[in-house]
Parts: sequence; structure tokens; C-alpha cells
Amino acid sequence: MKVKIKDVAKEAHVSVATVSRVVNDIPLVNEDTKQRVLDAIKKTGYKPNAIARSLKIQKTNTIGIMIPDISDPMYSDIVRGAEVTSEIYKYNIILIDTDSSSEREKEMLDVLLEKQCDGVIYIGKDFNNNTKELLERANCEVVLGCVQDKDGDISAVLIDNVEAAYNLTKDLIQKGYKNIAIITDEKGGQVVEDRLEGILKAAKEADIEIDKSLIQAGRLSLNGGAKSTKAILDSGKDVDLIICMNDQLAMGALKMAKENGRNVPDDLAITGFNDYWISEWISPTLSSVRQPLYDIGSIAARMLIKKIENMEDKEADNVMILPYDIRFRESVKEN
Amino acid sequence: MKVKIKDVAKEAHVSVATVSRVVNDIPLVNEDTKQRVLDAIKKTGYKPNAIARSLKIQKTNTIGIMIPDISDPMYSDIVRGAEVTSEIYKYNIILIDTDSSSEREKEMLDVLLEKQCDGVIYIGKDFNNNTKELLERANCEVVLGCVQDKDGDISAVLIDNVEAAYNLTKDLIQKGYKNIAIITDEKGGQVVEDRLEGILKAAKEADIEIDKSLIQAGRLSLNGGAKSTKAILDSGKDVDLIICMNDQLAMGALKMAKENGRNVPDDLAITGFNDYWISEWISPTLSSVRQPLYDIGSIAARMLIKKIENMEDKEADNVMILPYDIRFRESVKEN
DNA sequence: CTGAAAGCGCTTACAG
DNA sequence: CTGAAAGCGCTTACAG
Repeated sequence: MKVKIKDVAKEAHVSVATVSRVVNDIPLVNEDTKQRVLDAIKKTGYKPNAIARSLKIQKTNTIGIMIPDISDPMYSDIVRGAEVTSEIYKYNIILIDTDSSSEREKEMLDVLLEKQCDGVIYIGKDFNNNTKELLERANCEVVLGCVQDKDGDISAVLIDNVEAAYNLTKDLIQKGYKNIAIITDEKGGQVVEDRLEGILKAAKEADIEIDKSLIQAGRLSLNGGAKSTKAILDSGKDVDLIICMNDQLAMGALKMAKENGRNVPDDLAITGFNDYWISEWISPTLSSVRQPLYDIGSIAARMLIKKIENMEDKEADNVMILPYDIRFRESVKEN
Repeated sequence: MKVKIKDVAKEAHVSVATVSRVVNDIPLVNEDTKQRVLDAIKKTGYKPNAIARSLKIQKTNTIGIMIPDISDPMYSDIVRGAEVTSEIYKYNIILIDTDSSSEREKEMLDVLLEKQCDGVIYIGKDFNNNTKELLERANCEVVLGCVQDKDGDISAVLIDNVEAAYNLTKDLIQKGYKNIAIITDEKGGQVVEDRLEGILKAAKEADIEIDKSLIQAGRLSLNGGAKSTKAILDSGKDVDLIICMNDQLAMGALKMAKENGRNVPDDLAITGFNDYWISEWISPTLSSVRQPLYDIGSIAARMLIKKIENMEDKEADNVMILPYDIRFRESVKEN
């Protein structure tokens, strides 16, 4: 039988109100009484029931985090950041894998709301009007990660993907690359679209035309990257650079390039996005755009909690753009 | 203002009891009444409050999962399996990173219990008496993953690490390797100790002596693997094989071996453990022992939920040993 | 400084 | 088939 506040009260010869006060560290309790209650708690092994408390105070100290897939290292880094930070503020995390499916997002958001999460962090590859409507109807605090509402109605923390891709491409063009292929996600979505926009902008500024047939869309995986690379190489067109929308694609590209006898970076340069920890341990080491993933999770959690606790102006600093870092490694020639 | 069961009752001109019955699909409600309630629910946008429900029925449909670090791909695969399976049974997951610290384990387990989790999945690198005592005092259902209570008092799902390491080593010896070095975790723990036991057993059976100075313990990371490899190579002793306790160590070893001019596998073979998805995409592809990580998570979740719901004999099938798979790839010579 | 009591939003015997 | 009422384990005005 679980011991409850009533049992402690009996043991300490006080009322449940008094026990509640010492449990919650409310100061107006006499030292002696407090000590008696503390002793009773220790003796009985009492642990407060957070569910009952939550019902009463209308707050669960639990936040939901919706991500496409926790087994993707990109997302697990974000979750790690969110988890560590949440814990500092005494919040816990309910983890939801959405597989980027909007039906699942809707269904699972309902579950989170029924469980009375104080807020939710939404991490995704895309942000569209359906998602926006869904999240706005939720009437609980929301912070987006990796994506943003471009109308600025919802808080978000992310990097500037357009700019990052633009600068990456500009740097690459400066290094002399001009026959550019791109490997992207067949599913599209805000993140890759923004990156594509940045790449095309830089190309256009340099008067470089990117052959549409060299923009390959496939599954966002090692295999997808390998297949798209094969298609690019098989086209017989001149290609000296493949820009991939993430590191998995780039690793698949690396492997396929080698298998087709291309030397990276001498014959062909390859770049990724996100900069997994593994990127600098493979050979050749992979050039990539580093996103501060842990920080995205951590900052999103803090922003959310501050909103929940009304600790700062709700309208202030709604969208937080974090710095990225372009890292050139062996998969790109020095000049 | 959130709409509650009372509001729906008013709207449908029935009692809250009736609304509760239709929400919970309890059959003894008249079809007409039911329809009226359903309409009222739709009209008001009512969502049941799971916290209130949990308090009443003494069940939260939430399980806690304690793992060392979600950003480690090994653990994120396990969590993914647990998440997907939990969801099938309508359970959610509260995620806790423990950093393998027993203070944090204790502290966070208390939080999980206060939040009235119906059960917890404990994933770790070690299982000792402190942990056992902690978990047994918890008086909630527990399933271990990756480790086990060798007295068999707690349910567990894992591979046979002794046997896996034994067979790996036996196979390697059969391939002709005899100057064996080992890279392990300085922190020890059940998992690596079991693996070490298996390796030493196979070596002993083959009358191979493993030089104690070639058993290097360091941090369980790429860098740790690199450093330990440096120490092994710098010892000047003959080494034709390094067995690493996980793939991160092995990747660090691979890199360091190359940097020191060793050709893998011609001069030196390297093997890992766990078989990350990346292992077959790096060069040379890494030989490793595959653990069914997703399945460990998935099965642990199912076992736990069945225990919670008393759906099967609590004493039956307490420890589930899953198959592993030794995968030889380019980092080991064919013969 | 302390306690009696109401109430958080549900579920479920019990009575009809 | 339906409703009134008790109760899940807490917190917190209110009164003293």
C-alpha cells in the first residue's frame, strides 16, 4: 500500500495541510512541527503523488517533444539538449516520434494535451499551414525547433538555412567549383527548400546555371544519397561538386563516388549538412554545415519553460536564430 | 477556458457519468443518448483530462525509460523501439538521461515514481547491488535492458555478452589472429566485464596469452579509442588485432591506426561491438557484433506493459536473451 | 502557526 | 439505461 499525505499527517499528529506545507517548503511552519513532519516522512517513506498535485495546481511540469525520429542522430542531439535543460527547471519530457506524418502529429499532440503537458516543443523538417493550425488550436505553449513560422506567430529556434546554404555555396564557388549537383529530400519541406533557395541564389549571383537534372531528390538516407549520386554520375554530365542536404546523403554519396572510381575531393567534392560527430572521423573527412543541435534543443526548452512560467514578456524574442558554422574538411579541395 | 466533462454533460443534457461512459466506450449507453453526447463533445471540443483520470483509476499509461545518454546512437535505437511499441499499447514515454550516474538514477527514479509511472525500463552499462536495491524498493514494474540481474529477480532483455565476445574471439583466432589487444571502458560495468570474460575465455582455450598491458581502458568515445590505440601501438609489441568494446572505440582505433601508417586490415585488424548503422559505410567497413537494439527496446516495452496489465504470468519468461550477429567486414582479413 | 473544508476533473459502485 | 454521490491525493484560501 502506498503511503499518502494522510498517513504522514497521522504519524506526525498534524493536519494534511501542514504536511503539504512542509513538503512544498512553504515557510510559515514552526520549526518543531516541521521536524516532526520530516521525521514522519522519512519513517513512512512518503513520496508525494505528482498526479494529484498536478490536478490541483493545474500544472504537470511535463513538456512534450515531438520529433520525426529519435534514432536519427540529428534529433537525438536536440532531445538531449532539451532533456538536460528541462531537468534543470524540474520539468520532464514525454518523447513522441512523429515520423514527420501529419496524422501522427495530430493524434499524438492530442495525447500530449490530454496528459496536460504544460507545453510542447515541435521539431520538424517542414512547417506548413496545417501544422500551424494544429499547433495554434492546441492552446498550450509551443516552441518550434529547426523550422519556423515565417509569419512569426510562433516562437522558434533554428539557424538561417537560406543564409547558411548561400554562404556554403558562395565559398565553394570561390574555391573554383562550378559544375554543381544537389541531392535533396524527395519529401521537400521548409528546411530543404530554404537550403535550396540559398544554393540557387549563390549560384545565380555567380552566373552559374545549375542543370535541373542534376538536382536529385530521393530518400533522406545513406542509400538515398548513394542512389542519387549514381544517377548524377551516370548522367555523364560534368560535375565537380555535390551539395547534399544532410550528412547521411553525403556519406552515401561519398561511398558511391568511391565505388565509381571517383576520387574525393580531387575529381569530385562533396558536402553535407548538420555535421554529425562522425563526419570528421570518416575518410575523407566530410565538409558540412554545423547546426548547434544540442543548443537548439536546450534553448527551445528554456524558451518554452519561460513562457510557461511567464517569466518574460511573451512577445519578446520569439524567434531565435542561432549561428551555424561551415566546416570545410577533406571532402573539399583547399582551393 | 478548457472545457470539462461537466460542460459536455450540460450541453448534452445528461449527467457527467453518462458522458464518462461514452468517452470510455462503456457499452451500456442508449444509442440516442450516446449520439447526443458525441455531438456535444464535438461541439464543445472536449478533450478528457488524463491527469484527473489517472488520479482516479490509479494508472497513468506512462512508462519511464532511463538510459545513459539519448545522444548515443546505441541508446537512441533502443528508445525508438520502446517508443513505437509503447504507443501501440497506448503508453507514453518519459525519457530520462542518467549519464550512468547512480545519484542521478536515484533522483530521477524518484521523479518517475512521483509522477506515478506504471513502470520503468532501465537501460544501463552496469547492474550492481545498489541499482538492484534501488529498483526493488521502487515497487513498480521494472524491466532491464542490455544488462541483467544475474540472480534473475528482475526481468531483463539483452544479448549474451559473454557468449558473443567468446564467439567473436574464437572466430578471429580461427582466422589466424593471435596477438590480441583490447580496448575497453575505464568505468567497467557488467556489459564490458562480460565481454572481457568471453574474450579471455576464447583466448585461453586457444592457448593464447593476452598481455595485460595490451588491455587498454579509456573513455568510451572515438577519442578514447584513438588514445588507447596510440598506447597500444607505441608499446612496440606485436599486435595484429584490436578488439574494441564498442564501435565508437573501434572507429577511433581505425583512424589512429591509419594515422600511424598501419593498414587495416593487412597490418592490423579491428573489431567493434553494437554495429552502428554507420559501420558499413566507413572505409574500411567495420567488423562488429550486432545487437538487436531496436528489438531490445521494443521487447522490453512489451514485457513491461504485459507485466503492468497482468496479461501474463509475472514469473514467466523473466529474462529474454536475444540473438546477436557477428559481422565480419573489411576491417578483418578474410583468412 | 495550524486545521477544516472545498475543489481540481475524472470514474464507478450503487440505487433506481 | 441513467444519475447522484463518493472519492482518487493533493493544495490553498479562509478562519482562528
